Amino acid sequence: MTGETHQPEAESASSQASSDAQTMDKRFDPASYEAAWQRRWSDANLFCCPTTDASGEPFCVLIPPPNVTGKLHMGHALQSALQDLMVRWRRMQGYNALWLPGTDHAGIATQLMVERQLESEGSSRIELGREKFEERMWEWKQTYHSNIRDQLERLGSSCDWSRERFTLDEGLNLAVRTAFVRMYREGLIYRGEYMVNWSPILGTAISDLEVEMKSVQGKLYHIAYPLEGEDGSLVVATTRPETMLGDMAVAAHPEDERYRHLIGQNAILPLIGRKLPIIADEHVDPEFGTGLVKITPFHDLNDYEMASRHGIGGLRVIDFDGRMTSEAGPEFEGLDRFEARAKVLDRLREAELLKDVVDHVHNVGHSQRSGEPVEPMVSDQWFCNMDQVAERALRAVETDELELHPPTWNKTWRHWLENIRPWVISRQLWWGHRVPAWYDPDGNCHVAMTREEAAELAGTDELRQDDDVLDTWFSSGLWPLSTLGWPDEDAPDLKTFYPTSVLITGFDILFFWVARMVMMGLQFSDQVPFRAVHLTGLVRDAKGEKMSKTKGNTLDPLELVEEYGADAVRFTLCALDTPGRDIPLDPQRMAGYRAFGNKIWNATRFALTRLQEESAGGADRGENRGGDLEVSHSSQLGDPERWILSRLTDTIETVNRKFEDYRFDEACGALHGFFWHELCDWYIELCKPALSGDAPRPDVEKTLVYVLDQSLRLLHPVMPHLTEEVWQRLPEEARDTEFLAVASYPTARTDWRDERLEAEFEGIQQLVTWLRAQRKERGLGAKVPMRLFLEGGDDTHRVVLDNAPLISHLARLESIEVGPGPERATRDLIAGIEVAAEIDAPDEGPELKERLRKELAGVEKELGNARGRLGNEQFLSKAPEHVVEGVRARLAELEERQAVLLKELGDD
RNA sequence: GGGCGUGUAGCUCAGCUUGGUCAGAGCAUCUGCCUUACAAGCAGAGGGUCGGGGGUUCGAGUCCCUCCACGCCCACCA
Repeated sequence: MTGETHQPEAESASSQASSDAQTMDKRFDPASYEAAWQRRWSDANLFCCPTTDASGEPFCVLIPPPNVTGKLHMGHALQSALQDLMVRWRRMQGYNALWLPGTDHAGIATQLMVERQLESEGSSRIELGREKFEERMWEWKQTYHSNIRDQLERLGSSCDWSRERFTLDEGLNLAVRTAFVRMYREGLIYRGEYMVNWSPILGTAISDLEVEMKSVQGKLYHIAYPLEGEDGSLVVATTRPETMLGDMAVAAHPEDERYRHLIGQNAILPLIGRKLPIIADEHVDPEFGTGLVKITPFHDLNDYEMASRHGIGGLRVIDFDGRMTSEAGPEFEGLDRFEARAKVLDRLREAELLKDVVDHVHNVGHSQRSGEPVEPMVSDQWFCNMDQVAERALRAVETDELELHPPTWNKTWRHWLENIRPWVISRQLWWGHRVPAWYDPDGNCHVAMTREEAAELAGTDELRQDDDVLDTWFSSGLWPLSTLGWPDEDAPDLKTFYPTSVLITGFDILFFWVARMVMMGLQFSDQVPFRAVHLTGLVRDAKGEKMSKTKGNTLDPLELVEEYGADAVRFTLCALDTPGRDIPLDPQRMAGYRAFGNKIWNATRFALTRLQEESAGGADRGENRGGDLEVSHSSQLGDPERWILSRLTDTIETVNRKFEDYRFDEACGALHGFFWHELCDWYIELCKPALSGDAPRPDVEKTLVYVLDQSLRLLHPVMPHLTEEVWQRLPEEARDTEFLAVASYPTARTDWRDERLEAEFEGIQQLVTWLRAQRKERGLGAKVPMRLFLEGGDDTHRVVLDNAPLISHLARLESIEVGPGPERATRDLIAGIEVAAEIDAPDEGPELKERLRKELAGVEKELGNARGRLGNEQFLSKAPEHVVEGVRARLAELEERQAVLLKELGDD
């Protein structure tokens, strides 16, 4: 708890302001309070959402469940930071905001990890048997799921852990079975023998999405197939000679004159001697190779389709382990597919049938998970047809029922859904949801919710359940439904939170997961599962390189948390999240945001110290602080106060708008810029005289506390720990809730915005900067005396004169006077005010002259430009009035500036 | 073979949807400061013909065309 490091006073949020301030350590140390707040929030149950008697509109984010394969990576950290930002922001706005956490069993990936573990123990899954193996899997899951929870908590994630789910838990299983059975009964899920991608290493079928095409330098082999009953032969071209052992035909294009006369005849398969019909098919490209294709129906998708069209069957010559079968002939049986290739080529050479070998670059599908070339195989699998619902998913995006952010993904979405093919959902693994299908002794298949139900259907108890499990993405696809209580249509969570508000995830699983959730959602609820998807980029290293374990450039979120604090990690990730762009993560940048935390810490410390001094002076004005500032906002406040409140208003407006637009980067930029460069650099500096003077200035105090309070609220969704820690120390009157985490989020009071005052202040800032530069450019210290003269007409002086003491303070002036300054003073035109500064100094250095000359050149160039435009009839007649006016004003300004510069330079 | 994206200060990137105070931020660099909130700081400064070319327009990082260079996704020429 906070108390552990900051003593009991801080423990109680309602302790006296003065003692709070005293406990504020000079050192900014996130590690001293982050874990404590995570515990306090959790103990206070702040993030558990009521379903019934909830006040506030529902807002719901479901976590993309991390795989229970290991620890979280930077991508998870990024997504968690963004999700937490959204949820905390909405929660503070009064929404009944739910962030539902969970993990994914990640079938193949996790099974591989555990198998590897077994291997290191000298065991194997086969040795253990299915039941024991599953026990091991669950142990593994237990460990890793709690690791993940710890990690999410250390990032400050405000999840409702009472609702935590796992893709293999009972509720999910019920959902999976329900979905499967319903889709089976609608004919959308079916079993059959079709060509699938097979991974020999994994020993399972995999879906199209799990296949990665790689460009491979291979060879194109030209092989002669003798013709039956006559001399001569046909030459076919292939990249996979070993598959010829399973050839059933040879095909040519029907229009190809070279081979037309041979259609209907037979060729003889070398090495085997099988008769192969010569067929004609449009699919064959006469331009490629020899214009003849050997047809291996069971080991190539194209061949399979062509063979089907011609009623030709197939032979399995490669087995599920990647070795040749007995069908390949005794000479090849048992050989690995690549060994077989070499041997086939040897034999062909011996028979002088290998006519040519040419280099050939082609694309080969590889198993994404295990890396080896995929083997196209005809196999008995379960499939899911999503054609119809894909169309609805497509429409959902087109009608904006579902928004993709950034919308550049719309086209990709369309393309994928328009070309969707049946999805192989069965996997020959042990870790996953078992297919709810049972076989009776006659081999009949019965799909049912339970074994009992299947027995009823089958009329016998002698049933064997299907050995296969379902693709992980089948259960993750049901995540939005199942986590909220489906298939119970009346589940309170489902009624309250479905459809959820927004999904934040990486673009890399747009099809794997997002599209499938949308389709499943539409299939079973007639609604999209979320209103919007914010797709993040990939987290890369500082140089923009992809992070990978082999490259050794990965960053561990928790190590970063230790070094920079969770808030700095979060801020960095949010600030870099530009839509449609990858995220180059530079630790230097993170150090910059830790410094920002330090800034916030110290700004608060400053304010509290001053208040404390005031109180110590005997004034008991506690109840004036913080409270109802709006009442006295208008004219009683000084310019600096109204200025910072105007800037605050603008910032509040911007941040809320940017959050709504998923522009977290710009929201963070606005927060950073406001707090550091407006509040700290200017307002706090402007406050100092008022806060240290003899005369009490409750309006200044109040404003400072108010702006701090509002800033901390604004920042809380991004930097929850720091803001909570610091906010708890504000005077009690400024706090209306026990925790900042559930305090109200600022809303902009547009009537506080004063753009005219802001413009005037910009003038003051320019003037102060100019004055500082005068000393600097002469190489003088800040203590060298300097006097300012305002030389132009008096109207322009108002804001300067009104704030003369402050300007003097900031620029360290001895005096500000109206009227002409001494001859030797240096002159300029700042924000339309003619000013002269007199400094006790030797002549200005040559660099100054140089700079002035350079500036003059720039001014004259721009002058020419402006005059040119104003002399252009077309411009005058076609450009809108305000633009022309703008140029005129600019011209006048430039002319004055030119005069000033010439005068300054003319002294030589 | 299609589709998408990127190219703006030394570095990493905003800005481009709705053309005219957008040429910006952070970091880095240079100079001077321990000015009692913060040296994880303060103050000041330098630095870019917005990838090349063409077009539309009174006016273009901003719209159109084209070229070049990277990156990604999808795709059953064996």
